[in-house]
Amino acid sequence: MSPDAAQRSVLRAADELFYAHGISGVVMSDIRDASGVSMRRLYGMYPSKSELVAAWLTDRHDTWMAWFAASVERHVSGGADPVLATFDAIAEWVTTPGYRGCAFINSLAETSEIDETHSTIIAAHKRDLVEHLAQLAARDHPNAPSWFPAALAVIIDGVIVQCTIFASTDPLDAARSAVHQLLETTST
Amino acid sequence: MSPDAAQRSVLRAADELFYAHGISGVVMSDIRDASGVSMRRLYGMYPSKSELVAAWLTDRHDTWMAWFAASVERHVSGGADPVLATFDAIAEWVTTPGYRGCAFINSLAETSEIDETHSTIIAAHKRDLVEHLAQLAARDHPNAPSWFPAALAVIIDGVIVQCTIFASTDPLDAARSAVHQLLETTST
DNA sequence: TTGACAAGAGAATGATCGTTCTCATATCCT
DNA sequence: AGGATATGAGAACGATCATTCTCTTGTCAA
Repeated sequence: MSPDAAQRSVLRAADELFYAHGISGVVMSDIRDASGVSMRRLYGMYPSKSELVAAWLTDRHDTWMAWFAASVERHVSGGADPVLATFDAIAEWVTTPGYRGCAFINSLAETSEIDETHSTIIAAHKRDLVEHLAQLAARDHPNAPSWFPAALAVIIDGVIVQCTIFASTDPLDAARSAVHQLLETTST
Repeated sequence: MSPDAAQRSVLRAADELFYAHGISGVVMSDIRDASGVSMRRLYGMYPSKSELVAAWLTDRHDTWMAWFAASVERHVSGGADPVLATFDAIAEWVTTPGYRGCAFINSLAETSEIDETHSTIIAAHKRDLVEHLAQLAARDHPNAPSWFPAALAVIIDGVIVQCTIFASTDPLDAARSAVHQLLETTST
């Protein structure tokens, strides 16, 4: 297996396993078994589980943001408002089989597995999301209040969490109504 | 030590340790050391760590809801709107030293430590919170839309999560502005 | 006092885990 | 070809953990 293929295989295995079972629910030999990369090579690539977790979070940030941006654009090009399209994207996600909430929020909750490096990646992910939401809002709602993107980010994280807890999209629908109302009463 | 005192001591230790370090970050002998209750008695009270976790979650639900209701009432009696007072209560909480987000959201993220019994307690906690928010909203905003309490619960959970991630109350302030705006444009 | 049982201290047990090591097998440079 | 190096398979190591067991010390009813 080429170094690149091994790298990819490990990150794919890490994503599937860490997301599904949590960090402390996955042992290094699970990663070996799922990726087909031997212990020796695994530890050659990442000198510790903690560094593998950091690489996973970084990779997941890129992947998730790209998916989210693309999904939103798809709904926008179908005629949706850019802000409300974020709810269409999240709706797709939370109804995906195997959905288990936000990997970053979940990881941060596993205190004993997380160090400052990880928290930094997690905070950067959420900062990038707020940034992206601000750009979406600016497109069609230039007069929205300055607090709007941060509030939208709060609402989206709340939706992600509550759809997990209740195993339902009801929280998403309520949140969408609220944001619809905010848009109607604040912007252009 | 009386049975009652032992019970209380164990639950207090469980709350401090599980909340601060997560479930898998606490070992049974930590509970023994913090509570002063011997292994033997501990396992006499709770036949497994999992059942101790369930007892902790149940106890925390009671404690937290009582604290939240009291804090909201205190702000209401100081003249605040019952709905906006929920943000004052949450603001108190997130600025408490040792704040680490919502114990229920955090626990659910520790997949490998959680079984269906625990998830049921967690979902019931959030359901009770929505219920309580609905009663608060009904008091001063009888004409609020039916989605309002669920949306408020989503926003509050988003605030709880993001204030943890960003170690800041900025998300709370943005969310408060959003809810203020919603109240102004939907109710009486 | 005595005997029966509750409780404490903490060692033992068996499992799991992160990490490293051994030995055998390619692979590559010359 | 031949020797250095990389890699795989998987056992070994040392730590940690949930849970149980032993041995000892109250404690209380008669």
